Order: sequence, then structure tokens, then C-alpha cells
Amino acid sequence: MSSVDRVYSEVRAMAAAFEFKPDERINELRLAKFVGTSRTPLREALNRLVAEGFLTYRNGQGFFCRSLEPGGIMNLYEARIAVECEGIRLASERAEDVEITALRSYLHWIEPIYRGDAGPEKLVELDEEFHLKIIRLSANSELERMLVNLNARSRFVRRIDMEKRRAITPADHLAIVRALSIRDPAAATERMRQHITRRREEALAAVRNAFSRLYVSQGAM
Amino acid sequence: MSSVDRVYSEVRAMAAAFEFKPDERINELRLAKFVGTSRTPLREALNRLVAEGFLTYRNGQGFFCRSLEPGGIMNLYEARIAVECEGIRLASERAEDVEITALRSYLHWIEPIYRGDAGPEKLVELDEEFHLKIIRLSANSELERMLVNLNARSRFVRRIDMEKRRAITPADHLAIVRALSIRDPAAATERMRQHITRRREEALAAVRNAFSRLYVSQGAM
DNA sequence: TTACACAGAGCTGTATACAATTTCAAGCGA
DNA sequence: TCGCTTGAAATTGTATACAGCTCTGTGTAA
Repeated sequence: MSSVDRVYSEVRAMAAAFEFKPDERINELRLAKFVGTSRTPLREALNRLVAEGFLTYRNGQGFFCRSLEPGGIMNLYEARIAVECEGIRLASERAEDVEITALRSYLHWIEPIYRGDAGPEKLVELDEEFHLKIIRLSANSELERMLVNLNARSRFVRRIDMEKRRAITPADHLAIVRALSIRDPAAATERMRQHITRRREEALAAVRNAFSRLYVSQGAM
Repeated sequence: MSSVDRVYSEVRAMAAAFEFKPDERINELRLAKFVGTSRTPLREALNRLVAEGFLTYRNGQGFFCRSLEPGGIMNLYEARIAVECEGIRLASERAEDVEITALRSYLHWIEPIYRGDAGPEKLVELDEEFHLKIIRLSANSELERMLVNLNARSRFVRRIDMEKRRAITPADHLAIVRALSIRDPAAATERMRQHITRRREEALAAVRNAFSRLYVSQGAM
């Protein structure tokens, strides 16, 4: 694994968790030393992150953390609706029965963890994984790529949201899988839309609280 | 404008037009000289293009042109359906009446060009612009960003398709705007889906012919 | 003839150097 | 006090150097 890939993953995780404060300028030399490399591979990684929407770039001024506005979060959730609703529609046409059965098993498999003492990171991870499994059933790598990106960029907010809720409510997920298993694209799409919309409303409320913690916490940098 | 941005635009246009052959390895030194810069800013631009799906990267081997498979093209069109159907749904809720009127005017404005002797590039450009205008009415910059990316990556195929058809058939576009203007999200979404699906079928046929020309033509590199 | 080993050329991955630009703070004047 | 100027320090943008890896073609042996 090359330095660029390693640095990319590391900085991406930092950006996803807003360890850079919104709109904060990124000092290349400092960050390069922090991740243990030189500016050249770091800048290559930063350029990827610009293309993926994690950072912004202004000529002559360098790289900046993306800003965190409620409107921007809304946009991410709406984009998720676009991707996931079409994804589940395709999945309901293309998935093998055995794959849907496996999905249902996964839900039952992780249910004890819901009720256990898993931390918010773990809960978000399980939730993302469920949605990813559905997208994969659409057999469309573009939709999957888009969802991976949207997940990473909204993870911070979802984590905050999960902290408040303390649990995943599995009812939505079960209803989605049920619609999928009876091959009802319209119902599956509608369930998915409602599900994500609900989460969006929660997240929107959560993000307002998020501001405070962002500007207080002193990250590793 | 920095060298990275300039190089990025230049190489992006080359990649979009498949001036690199599918799966072809990109020689950094040669390309750097060709675009008049050194390897450092070139590689930064190439990394952005990897993140956007124009190129691939294998460690120790460098950058490669994306491959051109019918399945990959299908995926792009399906992703367009996801983005544009949700986009027009939001647009039908959010657009001002005056904006929809402007959209209709645009269609009438470009109609003479359809019938004129515009080249295929021009026709594709006008078609892309129409779809972009709709997405912008959704007021969601994420959806817009996604569409811009998908457009660029499928432009090559659409150009080939347009060459065969020699014209845009404005009926689809008119029907879409009509559904939008009466604020009927379901109808607008369905029109859009049908429209893109039709284009997808044509493109799929066109892409098979495209292979030959790709491997015959000697690009600038 | 085919498979493998090897050497050389060529290319990529990373670090570093340096020029150009921006930032920031101190100084100055209104 | 506020705004502007100015200059040094810091930071970014680009080129280049070089180490290490990959690829290719030749030679050799089975």
C-alpha cells in the first residue's frame, strides 16, 4: 500500500470526523509531519478529497475543511434518497431470493447488538452496512460509489444523532426488507424514502447541537 | 488560475473524449510535457480524476484510462435516472413559476438549432444544459455535482449516439417541462425516467460501434 | 519451441529545494 | 481608534532529484 493511499485513508477519516474545523485552513507541512510523510503524497491525497467533497481548495490559499451548514446536510440526505430509492428499485428487480434471505438474516444477526451496549460508532457502522448491502443488490457500482461517499460525508452527523437516540429502531429496516422480498418496487422505494426522510429530520435537529461541540473540541491537529 | 486547475481541465477533457484508450496506461512524463507542466501538478490533477471515476490507479503502476464496457455505461445511465428523477421531483416542489417559464423559453430558443446544421458536440451540449437547468431548480448542489460528473463521463457515448441520430427530438423535453409546470411530481419523474431509459437503449447500441473507432483513432498522445 | 532468469531501461513514488504568493503583525498617519 | 502601508515570516505552487519498483527483451537451458 502506497503512502498516498495510506495518507488518503487517514486524512479522509479525519475530515469525515471534522477533526478539522469547518472552513479551517489546512497547514500542509504540519499535516504531512503528523501523518508521517512529505507534502507531495499528502497533496495528492488532498486533491482526491477535494474531488469527493470533503475539502475545498482555493488557489494560492490551499486546502480547507468543508463547511458545515444545515443546508449542506439536507442536500446530502436528499442525494441519499435519490441514490438509495433507485438502488432498492433495481435491487427488487435483480436480487436473487437467497440474497434477500441473507439480508434478512443480517438484520436478525445484528439485532442483539442493537439492544446491547454498542457505542454510537458501532451502531452507525451497522446501519451503513445494511444500506450498503441493499445498494450492492442493485448491481450498480456507480450507485454504490455514490452511497459510500455520501455515507462518509454525513457520518459525523449520523454519529451525533445516534448518540442521542442510543439505538437503531429496526422496524424501518424490517419493513424495507419485507417489501423487497415480495418484489414490490413501489413499496420498497416508498419505505426507503420515508426512512431516510425521518433520519434527515432527526439529523437536522442534531446538527444544530453539533456546532457547539465542533468549535470547543481540540482535535489532534 | 493555477497549473493544477488548468491541467485538470485539460486532462479531464481528454479523458472524457477517450483520447486515452480504455485501460491504457498513462505515461506521466510524456503527458506532463504535452500539457506543459511538471509531474507534480499533473499527478495532483490525475488524483482528482481518479476520485471522479475518469481514471483508475494501481499502486506501483500508475494511472490508467477507465475501461469502456457496456455494463459500465448502463450503470452511468441508471445513476442518471436516480439523480435526475429525484432532481425533478424536488424541482417540481421548489421551482418558481418564472423559472419554469424560463426553462420553456430555453426549449423554444434552442429549437431552431436542433433543426439547423449544428454538429453533434453542440447538440450534446444543449441537451446537457437542459438537464442541468432542471437539476438546478432542485436547489441541491450535491445532485448537480453528481449530474455534472455523470454527464462528463458519458459524454463520449452520447456524442456517438447523437451522430447517428443527427438531431434532438424535442418531444420528450416538452413533455417533461409540461409536467413540471403543472406541478405533477409523479408525472415529471415518470417522463424523465422514460426519457433517460430511451437514451440508454440507444447509447447501449451506439457503444458497441464505438469500440472500433476508439482503437483505430490515434489521439494527440 | 517454450519456459525461465536476468539485466537494463524506463517509469513511478517520494522527498526536497526554491520561487511566488499570501498572511500577519507592527508601524504610521489621519 | 481606525484604517492603511509595509515588510518579514510563513505557506503554497512547481520543478527536480533520486531511490525503488516494474516492464521488456534477450539469452540460456530444458
